[in-house]
Amino acid sequence: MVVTRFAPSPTGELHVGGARTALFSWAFARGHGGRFIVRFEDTDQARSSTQSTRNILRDLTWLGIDWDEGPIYDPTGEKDPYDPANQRGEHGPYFQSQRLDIYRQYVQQLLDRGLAYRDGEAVRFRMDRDIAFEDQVFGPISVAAADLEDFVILKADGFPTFHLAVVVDDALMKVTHVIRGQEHLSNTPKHVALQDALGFPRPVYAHTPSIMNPDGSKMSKRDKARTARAAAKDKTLPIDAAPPEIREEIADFLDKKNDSMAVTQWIAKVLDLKLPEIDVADFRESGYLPQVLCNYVALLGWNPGNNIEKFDNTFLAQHFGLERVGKANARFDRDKLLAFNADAIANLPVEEFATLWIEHMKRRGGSPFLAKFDEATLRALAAVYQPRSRTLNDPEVLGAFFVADDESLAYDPKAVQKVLHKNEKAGIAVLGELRERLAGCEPWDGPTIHALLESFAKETGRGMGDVAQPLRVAVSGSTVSPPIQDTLAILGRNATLARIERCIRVNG
RNA sequence: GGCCCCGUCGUCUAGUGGUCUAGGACAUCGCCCUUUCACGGCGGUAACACGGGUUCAAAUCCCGUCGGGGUCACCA
Repeated sequence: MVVTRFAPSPTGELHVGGARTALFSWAFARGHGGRFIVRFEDTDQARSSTQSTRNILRDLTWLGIDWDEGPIYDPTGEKDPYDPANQRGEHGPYFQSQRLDIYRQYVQQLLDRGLAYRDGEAVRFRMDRDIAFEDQVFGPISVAAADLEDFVILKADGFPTFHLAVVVDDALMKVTHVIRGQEHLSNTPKHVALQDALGFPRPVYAHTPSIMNPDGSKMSKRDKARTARAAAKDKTLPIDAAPPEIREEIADFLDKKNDSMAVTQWIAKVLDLKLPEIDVADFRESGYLPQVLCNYVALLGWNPGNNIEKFDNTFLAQHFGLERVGKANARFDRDKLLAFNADAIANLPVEEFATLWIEHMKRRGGSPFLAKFDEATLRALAAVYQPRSRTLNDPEVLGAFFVADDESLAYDPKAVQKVLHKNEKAGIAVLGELRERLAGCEPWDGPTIHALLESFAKETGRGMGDVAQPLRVAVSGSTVSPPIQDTLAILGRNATLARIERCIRVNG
């Protein structure tokens, strides 16, 4: 029976790299009819937090990754994941901080057999042999004893180090395949040595290459701080207006002395800065679909062959194999992710896209769209913006003019010049002629408006462009909008007429 | 720096000695469609890091160089 696990340390948000590791581990277990475990390596007392634990569980769930053993995710946030009652599985508890007694037994055993020794309050394991093992991705790996040092397995605070805990837990939880990031490749000899000393079977190891930024640097949470710092460089920040609790950190932050997330977010907010997406939560906020993130991230270092690129988690589970995992690091290409997201959005049933969009706005804490339009209008907007959206944030951005105030809409000077003023203000003339007709248009819906516009164009010897463009500028302020009849239908008769009046008044 | 690992279009990759005049996707460029935008359709540009071998034959095997990454913590 195949058993895999994802074992994050709860010290922050779930990173895309971690998401990929989790996804591969999950897919491998599911594809082999095995079990998948989520376990938390919280042996770093200072940095671990319950909030981080909850967020990681939330993000795994959002991605569509489910687990057979581990803490149960509670969306309400009321249940304490550390409570054994809120954990599922026969090999728990699933927090290393709750397994201290177990680790101590093994440390004692190693001590008794002379394979480890005390070093102050800590305990070190003796590394005195050459180590060789087979990695499913990288092939045979061997390290000479001379290149290995005795390492700490029990810290002075009584907690085991990651090395000891990971080996003991994987053995006790009957893990057969360890799929993890490449950064652990050079730790593996230590783990193998420990397994041999303790008489544990060696799991199959598979290390995945890293995910890098487009410039080749490592993709890390620090990139957000770096971006904020760079943007703040030659700007004056309203430090006095910053929340009191972060005010003192700001100077140090700008001085590269800390990478405070709170300061980073504050700078992004006051500078209206877009931070790079690094964590799974960032991608959710930016309006990416979970299945697309999974799809894209799986493609970084793995592919099913045969030129298939678009697939869901079910397909991944059926086809994923360690043989096809690449060895080279991959750069994260947001353009391709965006293209995949746009494609997935375009292929969604309209109602589903509408629902996703509305929920997305609600989750992000509201939107002028939610305040201004009723459900039916929101759904009409969704239908119109679905083919134009690459993310769930796009409708609000592209359709910002819909929620503008009728009396303060801004006009793009170039659009006014080109569409309204050219040819002795032909565009303004069109608006004037159309005003009456539109006022009498009945009913006020897309097809009727379209028919009206078409016959108007024909009667007056104009092309559709001659009539649609002036209207577009009048109601949106620019030359870009969804098809004009849809735009007007959604906007409503009153707003349409008001905007036409004002446009003639202001630009005529 | 020591040790380990990696190196095909700008990016992700297919490719496991001959089927490679190197395929796909994203990006990019051009054309078409068109009431704008987006979509869509068609077409183009673009890669085997470099240098030596091995072989009848190398992107595919070997060596070296260069470039990149990881790791050297009582963090994971």
